[in-house]
Amino acid sequence: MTNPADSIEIQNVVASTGIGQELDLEALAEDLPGADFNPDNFPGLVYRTQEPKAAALIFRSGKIVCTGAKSIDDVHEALGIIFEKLRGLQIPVEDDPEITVQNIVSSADLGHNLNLNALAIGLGLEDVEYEPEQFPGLVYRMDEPEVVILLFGSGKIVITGGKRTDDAEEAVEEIVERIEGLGLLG
Amino acid sequence: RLRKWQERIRTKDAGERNLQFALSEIDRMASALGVPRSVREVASVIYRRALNEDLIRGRSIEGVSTAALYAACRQEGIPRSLDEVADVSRVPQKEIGRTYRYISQELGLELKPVDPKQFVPRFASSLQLSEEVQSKATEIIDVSAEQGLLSGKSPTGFAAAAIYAASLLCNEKKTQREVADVAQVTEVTIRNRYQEQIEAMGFR
DNA sequence: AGCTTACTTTCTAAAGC
DNA sequence: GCTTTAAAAAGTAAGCT
Repeated sequence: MTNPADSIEIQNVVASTGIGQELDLEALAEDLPGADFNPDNFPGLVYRTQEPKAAALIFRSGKIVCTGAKSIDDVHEALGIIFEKLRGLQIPVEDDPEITVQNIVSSADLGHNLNLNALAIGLGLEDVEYEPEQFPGLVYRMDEPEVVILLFGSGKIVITGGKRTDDAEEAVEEIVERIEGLGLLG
Repeated sequence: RLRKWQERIRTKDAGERNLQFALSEIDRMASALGVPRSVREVASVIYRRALNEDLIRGRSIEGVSTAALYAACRQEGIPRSLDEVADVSRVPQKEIGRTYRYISQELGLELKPVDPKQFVPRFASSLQLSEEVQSKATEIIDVSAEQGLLSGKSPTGFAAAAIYAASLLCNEKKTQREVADVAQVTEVTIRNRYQEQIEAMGFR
């Protein structure tokens, strides 16, 4: 009845870009309200946007990492806000900096409880990490699409490591097929 | 040429010294944990395999030694929890777990998830509980695991709750605190697992 | 006993130690 | 390998009332 693929929700998108201009982060930390810069801890300056909610790591080289956004559109919107803030500070920013999606984290629900012990053996101990003493999720590394899936006893799952929007859907279809093939899905 | 020769000797000596150190550490930790000599030998074999496969690079000798011992206990069916192993190691628990996962993967150990039942004899005897309590606890684990309650749960917490429940059922009551201490889990965990287990057993 | 906060796991880029 | 950022899953833990 309910298709697990329809339950997929993107939870986080990580992307990288660059403005093609070196930056003085000390000065930027002064001019950018709300910026966190602790060079002793980490070389990047942290800047958070409220709408859409995201966090950007801005480096001296001008390269930027954006994380925390709920969609690829939000990544572009958040980075657009940051580019405008920098331009407002008289910092030259390329016209349309290339934005590369590096990782998409999604969640989904298979709709049935899972016997993780049986699943660990069925999927193959060589491709699985399941150490409930350390973490309640079973870690499954899938080859195609190349993603990592965390499976929980509730049937809820997390798909991470993919770069394309389609990866999560393909991964859910593939894992459902494999679990059904083992006779381990409800 | 002479320098190269000396360096080889030095490297060889260092390698042997490191191996000796690793094996003596395995022995020391194994004694502290009270595991049989056979398990120490399995741990030594795992360590030597890791050494031959060049898995020590980028990791501490102590970390690999501890992870090898942890793996050996599991392989021999008398597991120690990561907490227990960390108590006798100078390597933090997090690193032991991470190193175990790595050597386990690289050496293809393919160890099955730890069975909570394997903790029952050791925990129960250190609480001086009878054979009757042990078999009751084992039964509780089997029944509740079969009903799907084990997925994602810590094997030590699961075993601890079953032992607590069995001690009540057999009129040899131990407090949650006493069981929690030997299993190194909190009373909250025992309480939570206990509630699910007695329901699965059809009690309450 | 509960509630809150926080840590465990997975992923990924960035610059530098 | 580490440092930082974000996010979900569920279990465990610690602190406070």
